[in-house]
This record gives sequence, structure tokens and C-alpha cells, in this order.
Amino acid sequence: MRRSMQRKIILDIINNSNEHLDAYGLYYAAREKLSRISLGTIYRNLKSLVDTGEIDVIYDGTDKLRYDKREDHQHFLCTKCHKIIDIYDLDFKKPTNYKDNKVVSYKIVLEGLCENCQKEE
Amino acid sequence: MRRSMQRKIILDIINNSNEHLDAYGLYYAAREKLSRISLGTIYRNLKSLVDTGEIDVIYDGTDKLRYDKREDHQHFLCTKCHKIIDIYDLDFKKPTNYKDNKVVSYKIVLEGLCENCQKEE
DNA sequence: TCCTAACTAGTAATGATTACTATTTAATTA
DNA sequence: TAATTAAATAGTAATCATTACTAGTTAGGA
Repeated sequence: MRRSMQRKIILDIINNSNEHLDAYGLYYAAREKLSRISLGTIYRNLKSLVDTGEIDVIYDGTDKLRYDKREDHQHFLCTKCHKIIDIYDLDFKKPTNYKDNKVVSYKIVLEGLCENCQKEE
Repeated sequence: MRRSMQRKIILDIINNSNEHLDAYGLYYAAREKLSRISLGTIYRNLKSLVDTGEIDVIYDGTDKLRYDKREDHQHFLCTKCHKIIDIYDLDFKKPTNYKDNKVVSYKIVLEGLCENCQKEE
């Protein structure tokens, strides 16, 4: 895999943001730095970055996937507005395996209503 | 919400299976019981069943969503073949809230290589 | 039995993602 | 530093999971 300017830009945006952007959000952010970047390039790089484990994907209950830096943290997902909040202080010990299946990583998502959506209820 | 034959069939298939089927899998399974059921009906009911919390959705890393009975359990996901295995003996205590966000439920996915995929490595 | 809002079948449309191809470029080698 | 080339990109077309639409059907109450 070669280090293209485009991949570096995409990875930098993800690593320096905590907005959990989707592909389009990344596309617009990337265009600020490289106006001719194409959407296909965004998707192609996101896929390979996920495959190599350099970034994470989050499913937020809509039809779009969202992307996140690879860092030891978990998420709170608001089931109403789909806001995602980072959680760094959750206590869970990763098992090394489950039965004969090897556990490499894990994801925990707490779901519920965020502060704002509770007020609106 | 009215109890249509179609919704009952879909819910029964999900509750009596541990295959974590996707929409098409459910469509084919449902057609065995009601040959004229339409794919749109499958999707419409899946959406409302998820909204009311009668079933769960799982994102397995492909572009299809998979559906699961609502039951207190977690999942192991093989990142290579996308097999999903149910886990009933994981120890995690749901917090009632995270900061000012109300936690209603949670999902834990252990990711790694299943028994078969380890052999093929 | 009648009524009607909710639901369905069948099909068309949407839109996120992937594929394709001519061109460009990162990185290696002379 | 220039030549080489496989990998990556831009731009566009295609795919396909999901959603929307509409005329007809039906669950459930009066």
C-alpha cells in the first residue's frame, strides 16, 4: 500500500476529529484540503483503512456508516438523534477467546437518549 | 399497530432462528409460509419491529443488516467470514446513565477469528 | 355486516457504495 | 536526476440494498 496524499488527508481528518463523520462528511472535509479529491477515493480508502485496522466503523442505526479513529474507547449512541458520544472510562476486560473463537477486539455501544433528546420528550 | 399475518410470520422466523438472517434471508424464509409476501413488506415490518424494540439489528461489516431476536445476549463476530455467534455468558453491568445521557440498553460485539477461519489461516 | 385506517403486493425510485478506465503518481532502480 | 511501473486517483457509470408509491386488501371496531 502506497502513502498517497489522499489517504493521508483522510486519515488525518479522522484522527483529528471527534465528530464520527460519514463518507460524505469526510468528502466535504477533505475537499477543503484537496478540492479535486473524488468520492470514490474517499470510499476506497475508508475501506482499506478499515481492513488494515487503522480506523473503525460505527453503525448508527441510519443507512450511513460512520468512521472513527482507532483508540481504546467506546460509544454512547442516542437512538433518537443518532448523536455519538465517546466513552473512555468504561470498565470491561476483553477475553482472549470465546469458546474456540479468537477474540481480537471488541465494541461496546451504550444506547439510549442523550441529554438534549431527554428534554424534548 | 395491527397484527397482520405477515408481521407475525416475520417475527416468528426471527424468534425461532439463531441464524441472524438478513432481509433477503427472511424474505426467502417467509415465502415458504406465504408465497406472495413482498420484499417491501419484509423491510417495512423489520423497520417497525426494530423501532418498537421487538427485534434487534446487527451490523456485520458487510453492506447488509442482519436481524435478531430481542433477548439478553451478546455476539461474537468473525471479521473474516462474518459468522455471528450468540454469547449468553458475558459479564457486564449496564450503567443507568453515562454522564447526563440515559442508557436504555447496550450491545457488545467481540470481534476476531472463528474456529474455522483460524484453521484456514 | 359495514366502515375505515392500517397494511400489503408489486413496482418504481432513491441513494449509499462499488466498479470501471484513462490518467497520474509514489517509490524503486539505473 | 531520469526512467520505469505498479498502485492510486478522478470522474463517471453501474450496482444493489433499501425506501417510496399506489391501487387494492384486510384487521378490528362499531
